Amino acid sequence: MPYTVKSRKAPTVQTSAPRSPLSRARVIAEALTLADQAGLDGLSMRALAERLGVVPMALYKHVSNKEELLDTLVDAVIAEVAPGTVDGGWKAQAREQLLAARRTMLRHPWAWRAIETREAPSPAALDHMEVMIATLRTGGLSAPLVHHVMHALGSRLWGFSQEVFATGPQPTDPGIAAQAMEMMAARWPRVLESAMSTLHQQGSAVGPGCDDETEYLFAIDLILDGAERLHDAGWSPAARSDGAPLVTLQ
Amino acid sequence: MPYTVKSRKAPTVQTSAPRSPLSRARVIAEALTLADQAGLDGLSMRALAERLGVVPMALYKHVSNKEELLDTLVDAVIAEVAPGTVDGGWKAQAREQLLAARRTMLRHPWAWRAIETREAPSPAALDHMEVMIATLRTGGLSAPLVHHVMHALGSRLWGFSQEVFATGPQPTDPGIAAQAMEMMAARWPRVLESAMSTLHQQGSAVGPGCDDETEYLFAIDLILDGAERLHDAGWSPAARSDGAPLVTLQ
DNA sequence: ACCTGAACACCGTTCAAGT
DNA sequence: ACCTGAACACCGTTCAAGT
Repeated sequence: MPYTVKSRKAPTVQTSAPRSPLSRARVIAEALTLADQAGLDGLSMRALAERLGVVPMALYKHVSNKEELLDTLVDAVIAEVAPGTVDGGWKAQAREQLLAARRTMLRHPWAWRAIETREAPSPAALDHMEVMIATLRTGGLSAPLVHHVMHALGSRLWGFSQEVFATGPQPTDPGIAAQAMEMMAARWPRVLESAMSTLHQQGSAVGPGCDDETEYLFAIDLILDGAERLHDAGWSPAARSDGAPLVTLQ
Repeated sequence: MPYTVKSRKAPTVQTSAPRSPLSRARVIAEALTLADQAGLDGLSMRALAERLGVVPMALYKHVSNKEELLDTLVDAVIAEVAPGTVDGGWKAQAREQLLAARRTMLRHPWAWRAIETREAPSPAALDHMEVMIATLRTGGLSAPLVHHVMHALGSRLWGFSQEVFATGPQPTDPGIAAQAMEMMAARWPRVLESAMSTLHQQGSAVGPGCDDETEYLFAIDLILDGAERLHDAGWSPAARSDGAPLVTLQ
């Protein structure tokens, strides 16, 4: 028995399989499920070691440090993205690829924070970009236009739109909600109007009737549609002399 | 002398003014300059306390905890955004407001990471949104359209576009760069082509000739232009029954 | 009443000592 | 040769003791 559990807490139930020797693959796999269960903050080297029934230092045999572990996890998550093939031209295909990334990210809600802090694209990330760029080029868009559109897509490439603010729990007491609404109506009337503007007709409750997914799709479509329009109009990269808009055609 | 410096390190030169009593304003101000100098990771309660010549616990008199301190710092930074008034209609005005946010964010490079982790918009954030929404509504855009466009803008509202990957230092050795390029050309040819596509003509070096600012401007313009086009075509929010695109007009 | 030293419960990582 | 206990240099925060 190469490893012994050394923990002050009562030893928990053994993890499924009989104790196999620690390996890089086992470290990565356990880190992934730990992150899925406990979030990125719950993923500490010490917690991970304990789950593997190992002293923290043992991890450093298989992973050079925590940053490298995160690099590997991000690569693994992006590699999960599995877009289908759809009819409807390059825009529909690009849309499917973006939605496939979103499906993956919904399975690993912690991943966006890890992705954001990476310093270089992993192989799986480059693969994903390669497919996306190829799709846009297939539509006939020029390389510079594609380059800009990729930047405009930003984090949506990886399946998440950088939410303006993490939407916390809303007040359930209608009295409090009404009071908050009055305050907002007085000081930020436009914000309130905008937030309320997509309420579903049949909805009785307060709160936006517009889910994250609708916003995600709208942003994708706005950008892809804008790209198509520029391409159709024969857009090419302009020398940036003044502060003139970059996409408006004169 | 109400506070005494208690530090194992040799006491450093006194900060400018003679020791004034600790106050919330002084804590906030010092936290801001510490973040500007040392980044978000350098901003710890302990480091902040030492700069103020105070024991860490003294901070908790003026700030309830670190999260509340970060809330306050984010509010202060967003409050710095000072857009000018420009001619050229609502799109030009919106553009100026976005660029003003960007100017502020370039002064406080740590801020984006703090903003991203906030759970609710601060008063200054709501003020900024209010002004932005009002500008878009002035252009005649409907409330639901504005709502979607705000989401499409995402983090650009706060002056940063979620960069795909933090661009680390590039290899300076031309041999290494060439070798890396060959590898990329073999495995990710489209990515390489896209990255190279905006190279300036006169540039002899490798690396994109396209700065962050150009990408930022392009994304803004793509989104604002798309919004104007939808508005001109009489766009209104569609019932989302199937998976059809949300912005394409039939 | 006000302030603070020591402590608690954590981090990631190093390194010498043990088997 | 392999593994690990103890330690280092940090965190944010609590709390009882000191003035």
